[in-house]
Amino acid sequence: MTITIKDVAKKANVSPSTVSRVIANNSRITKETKQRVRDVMEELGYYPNFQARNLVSNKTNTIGIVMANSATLSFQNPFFPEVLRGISEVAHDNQYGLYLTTGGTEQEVYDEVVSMVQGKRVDGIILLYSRKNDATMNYLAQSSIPFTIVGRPFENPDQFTYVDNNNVDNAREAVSYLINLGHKRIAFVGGGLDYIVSQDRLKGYKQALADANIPFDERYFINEEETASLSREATIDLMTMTKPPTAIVTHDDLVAYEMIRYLEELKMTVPEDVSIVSFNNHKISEHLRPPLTSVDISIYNLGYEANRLLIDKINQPDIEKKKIIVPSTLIKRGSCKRLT
Amino acid sequence: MTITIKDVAKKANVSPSTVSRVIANNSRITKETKQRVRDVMEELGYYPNFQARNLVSNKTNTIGIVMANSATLSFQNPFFPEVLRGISEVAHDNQYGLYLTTGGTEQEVYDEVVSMVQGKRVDGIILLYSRKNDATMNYLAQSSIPFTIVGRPFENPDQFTYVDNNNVDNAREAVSYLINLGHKRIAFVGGGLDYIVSQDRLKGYKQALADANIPFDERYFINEEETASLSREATIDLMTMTKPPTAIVTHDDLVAYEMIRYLEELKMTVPEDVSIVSFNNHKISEHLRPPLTSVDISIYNLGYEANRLLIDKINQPDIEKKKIIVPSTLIKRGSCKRLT
DNA sequence: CTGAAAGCGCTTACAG
DNA sequence: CTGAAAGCGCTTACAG
Repeated sequence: MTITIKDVAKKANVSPSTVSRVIANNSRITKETKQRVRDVMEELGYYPNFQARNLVSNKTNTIGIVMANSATLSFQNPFFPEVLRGISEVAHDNQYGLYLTTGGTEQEVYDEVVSMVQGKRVDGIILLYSRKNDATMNYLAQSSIPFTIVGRPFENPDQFTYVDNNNVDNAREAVSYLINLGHKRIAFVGGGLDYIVSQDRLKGYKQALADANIPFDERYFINEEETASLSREATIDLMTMTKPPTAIVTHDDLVAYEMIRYLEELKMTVPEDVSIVSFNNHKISEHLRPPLTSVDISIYNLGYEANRLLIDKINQPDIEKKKIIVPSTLIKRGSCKRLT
Repeated sequence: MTITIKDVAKKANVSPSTVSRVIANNSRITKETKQRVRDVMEELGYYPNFQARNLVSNKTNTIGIVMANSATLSFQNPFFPEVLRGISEVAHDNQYGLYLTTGGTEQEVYDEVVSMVQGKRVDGIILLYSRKNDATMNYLAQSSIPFTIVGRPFENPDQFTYVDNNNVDNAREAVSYLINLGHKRIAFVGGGLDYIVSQDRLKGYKQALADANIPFDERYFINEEETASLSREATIDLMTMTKPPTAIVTHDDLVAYEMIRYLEELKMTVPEDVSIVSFNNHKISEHLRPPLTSVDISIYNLGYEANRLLIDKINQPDIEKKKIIVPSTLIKRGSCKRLT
């Protein structure tokens, strides 16, 4: 019932090998034969069976995409669709398909990755996060499958291929911007410190403070998890200190807006009472009130470059390790005020 | 180098058939043999090759997800990650993987779908949209692959398995709500009319008007495409009419906020000058200003149920066609005002 | 309870 | 330029 290469071969009076070569557009087949075989393929409605082809060629034309913990948080993280958009673009241009992990816990994701690698479901993997002591990443590192990381690896960065922003500089610039506006008490709301991106930004934050001879005060530092949701309590605790911050740096625009809401409960307005700088520059942030000052980290490009690097690596297994730093821009809008 | 079933068989002193049966946990194999084989599998680090297994069993344990036109718009549509989250949950519970289309145009998506179906890359498909005269849907309908649709099909709904909201009622309720607040000139900003969801909502809009004996005025109807972005011009044209609307219904929260911004340029405030009701109830909408009155259509559940139906269909090919209507709720917040 | 054999639908050296 | 044969790593009737 399914049309196979044999059916085509018989009808076109050639051998299955020849049909296979026509599919591969092998140059040793005459134009005439090719045409005849193609006509028959069309006529019978032949489509190659990928499973069979994959099995013998040991190739799948599929990229595996690994999220930190998919089912629960990653899908809610606005980073995800945009990075996927970049990945998808390159995948499509290169005739690759996309395969997603669905695991909800770290262990589940790990098991899925091992099984998709060993089970030959994918030709390469994009790890959408970088975290310290991550079992999945360690597994990939010691396997022979091509993979790229979105984010700087925790250790030995030159032994990995990855894309990243310069997160240290980004945070430093954002904080310096606030300092130049006259702010000295600047709170920092970062993602979980397991993630390298959070560590880097914290470092940049500290650098900017040091540059201006402002001592680091731990009480101004809030460490949020990956969810795009901030605890109301944390905000209130922060702002009801004896010396509350006059400015805040957050790790995502949506978190920033949520915070702005909590500030409102405390009768504080942005930017009049508190200034805010954020990261990710969501499409909608320019339209909202206040329009957010935000660091655009080119999420789309992170995905795009990650997949380009990956496909290069799949095509040329011996290519050297490489990193790409995607540029970021601090977009200044109306959520920051100069202190007088 | 790759460990196959044969290597395990040899080392465990059994035949490959037996190893295969152990993997399938066939009840005819003794406990002792199973244990011995499993020990060897563990020892050698054996993993089943999915391509080989899929080829013979004609099963992939993979669900194909088809977006309207992936690369460009769908990823920017906030609907996407949330519906994917629901799909992913069920996929994971049932040990299915997720395979995404990446095509940018209708034709590309169509070709991808045909190739993934004929090429046996997936066991079933979820169509994330319903559109009239859609070639992809027509192809699926005449193929024998199980598929479900998120959205009511254009024709012969009882010949399809799908999930949907009651979009007619949703729009009717939203509009009636505004009418009850005293609004008579109510604009309707819907998605492209190719999409059934847009048609249904337009119908509900008209019903609500008719219920209140308000004539339908075409000039209050704006037809936007799938992008989560509204043209500034359309808004301005609408609001500079001699008799501009006093209330607006939009098809997505982000579009609503963008509109609110354009209204501001015209010195109009929500809800003081214009009331707005929207759809989708984004997580952030309750935190923004104004907090949006929005119809929560349970996007997660749409994805969840779509995949449940699909997997049922895969497991029982002869199961009857089915539809599931996911309930919606109008969440009343601060973006609407009673007219006095 | 287990094994030998055939076969899933392809690709690719090896011959000619 | 094309074909016959072997093989990719599995599963599953068929025997025993």
